Amino acid sequence: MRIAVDHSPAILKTAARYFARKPFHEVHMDDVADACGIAKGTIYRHYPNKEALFLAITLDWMDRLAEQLHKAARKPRGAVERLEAMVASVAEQYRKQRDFFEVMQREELNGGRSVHPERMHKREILRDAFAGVIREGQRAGELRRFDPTVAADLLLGMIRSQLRFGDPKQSPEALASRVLDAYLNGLASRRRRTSHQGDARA
Amino acid sequence: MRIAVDHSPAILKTAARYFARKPFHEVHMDDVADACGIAKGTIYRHYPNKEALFLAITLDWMDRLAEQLHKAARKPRGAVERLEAMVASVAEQYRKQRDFFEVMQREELNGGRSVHPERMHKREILRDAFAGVIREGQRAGELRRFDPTVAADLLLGMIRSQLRFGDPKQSPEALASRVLDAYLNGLASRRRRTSHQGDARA
Amino acid sequence: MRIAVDHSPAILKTAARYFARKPFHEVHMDDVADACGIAKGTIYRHYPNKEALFLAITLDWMDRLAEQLHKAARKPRGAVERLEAMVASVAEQYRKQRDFFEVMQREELNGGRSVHPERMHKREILRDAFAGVIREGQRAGELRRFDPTVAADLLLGMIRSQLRFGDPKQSPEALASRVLDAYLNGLASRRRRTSHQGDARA
Amino acid sequence: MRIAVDHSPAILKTAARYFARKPFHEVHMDDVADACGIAKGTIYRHYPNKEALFLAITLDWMDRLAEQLHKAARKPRGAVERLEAMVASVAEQYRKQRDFFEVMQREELNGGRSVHPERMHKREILRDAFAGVIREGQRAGELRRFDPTVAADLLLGMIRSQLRFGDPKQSPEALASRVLDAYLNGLASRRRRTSHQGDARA
DNA sequence: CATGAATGAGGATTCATTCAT
DNA sequence: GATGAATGAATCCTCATTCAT
Repeated sequence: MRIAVDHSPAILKTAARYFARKPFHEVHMDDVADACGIAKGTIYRHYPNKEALFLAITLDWMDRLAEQLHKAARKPRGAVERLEAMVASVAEQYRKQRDFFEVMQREELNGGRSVHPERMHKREILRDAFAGVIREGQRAGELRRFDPTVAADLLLGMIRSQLRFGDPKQSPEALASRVLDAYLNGLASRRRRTSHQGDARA
Repeated sequence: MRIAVDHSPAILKTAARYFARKPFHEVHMDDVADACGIAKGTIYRHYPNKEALFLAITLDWMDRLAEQLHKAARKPRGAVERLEAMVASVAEQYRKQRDFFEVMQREELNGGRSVHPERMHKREILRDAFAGVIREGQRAGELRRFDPTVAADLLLGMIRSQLRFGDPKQSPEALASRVLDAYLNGLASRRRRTSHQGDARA
Repeated sequence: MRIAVDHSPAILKTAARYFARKPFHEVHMDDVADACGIAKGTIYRHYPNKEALFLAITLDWMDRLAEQLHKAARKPRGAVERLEAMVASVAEQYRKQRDFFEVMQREELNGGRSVHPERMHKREILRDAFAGVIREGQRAGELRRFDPTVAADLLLGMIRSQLRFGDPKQSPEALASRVLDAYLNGLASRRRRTSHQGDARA
Repeated sequence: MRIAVDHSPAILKTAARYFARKPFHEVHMDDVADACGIAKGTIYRHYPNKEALFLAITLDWMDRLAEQLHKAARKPRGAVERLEAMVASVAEQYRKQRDFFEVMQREELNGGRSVHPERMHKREILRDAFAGVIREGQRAGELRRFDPTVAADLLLGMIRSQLRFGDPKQSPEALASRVLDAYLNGLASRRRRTSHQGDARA
């Protein structure tokens, strides 16, 4: 019996590199195997098929992101500081694991068909991490009343837009600062707050 | 004599339905042709290949969205009102042309590789439509100073997050109202505006 | 549109030649396609997969045999003559379509698992063709009382054993004559008929 | 010190169960190994490859059958009694070792290509066991003149047909009785013996 | 001797695209 | 222009076999 080397992480990383650069159907298992320096069959010992491999990249990334996020959410005191740390954490994770992020973004596999339940679940965990902090901020009076889940989704949407379309050279901290500025203070000028403010439901 | 019918719109619509529901590589030209009631070869008379068909769906939607958007941007007076009309317009377009929107979201084909130039260009047009109004709002003093392009991206990110993850039953107007509330007023409580405000660059 | 040539018979014939000479898993669709002078994909337009192709060979042969059999059963007057014609017919069909017979014999695909229903049904048709004539022979007093279905199975068993293990050079008629001699007259010597005779149930 | 266990019989038995239920190419060495509770490599220590394993099942069964057969052929006095004992023996063996029988029936591996020599030889041994008794019966006047080899083949054909298609609930003795009734006495009515009788050659 | 992780040749099947009618 | 039968390159996945431990 040969020594069991856990190839999973290497496979995941290599596959992420490929899936991040090409559409699903243009990524070949052969290529991934070659790039990993293992035989094709070995991939199949870890992931039953190409789709599962693709999915695993996503889920793996989400797991790691969730971990980072919880870590970031623990340190600072105020909700605002914690949100800022979390956003920076996401941005940093993105920089470090860009391939994984790209793959996760793609959502190629759940084209419209009701999203993969595990992915869905993990996304909810991420969102809830933000929503939890937002809720605390509201209790502490730092944040105004607004549905925390919606608020979390909005923040994630902002983050995503900056990761994808924002200046790729800005630091995670700068990105976090900029996003939170807009998120917290809004873009209306101070003297002209819209009448919307009252609409929000906690 | 057979009357020449322009199948293009029908093909686009049918194909959108398929691409919206399945990943690119699971959509078969046969299916689309059958669903269109035409022969496979006829599709190839309109689109040189599957990828072009996919892309055409995207571009078509973006064109129509841009048109809607400009219409929406024209009517109201103030920048805020115009933004609200534009967001509602996007949401409505999304409801009415959900398949197209789903396809456009996917970005399956430009997995990382330098995004298709025309798509890129059209997305910029959309963003610039928002950025233009934002810039005007800033000039008029309705909106505070903040890079308009970034601001537009952030707004698009918020819209996207609500379209994908928000309450699917809320009306376009409700969605617009809620998004703009957060976008304009921010989520910090009034008494506790963060120090970020000063960071923004116009 | 190209002219539709029905490739089915050619595919069946070629495939039979291959399946008759090699075990299922050693027959390659490529080989069959090449030998047919058509592309691999064309086979799949006619048969959804290799197993279906294999099965089709069997069913096709059984159909043709049943047809021959009914023809043979029609001409002669007496049951014995008809049986003889039928056996000769089977033997002749075997000679002419040996490949098909070999494939049918193999039963490779229904290894133990409850036999394919259509095959089962067709085999019953063949058996019943014999059983019907046997029953008539019993009514006419030519044949003694014995369960006709069992009697038919026994006759088919004899035929099979001769086709597989008998002298390959003997004519269909000789084979039929020899088999029927044993089948009708039995192998006991005349003076020593066993006590079994009484056991048979019509 | 590990006690060396001879896995051969267990492997053979387990493999037989699999090969009896699925076609050759659907039986996986993994399955057999797992079901045996041993590692795949261990099977290869006993049988050089899958084909050899398959063949071994066949040969093993034939050996055991031949042994039974010779035992059965020894006890009774008359040829007819001995034949009956032998047929019952085959039927019993079939009931007890159905898996092996099924495998042996299949002949999957010698699809047309000149049959495996050892198998061929063993089948001849079986046939000759019957042929020998038949020859004695002819000498003793119990059986009429008829090529003993052909006669043996015919009897085996009848047995096979009953094992495969006959009533699965009838006892080995009942099967033997029924088959031999037909085999010895023939199915023609007594008054109407066909002219075939004269055709047979010893 | 046993093990079972790793291998990778091998083959079934798919499906975008073509083109003769 | 429209058709859809035919194509065959392209790829996923399998699984018998090996061999380091």
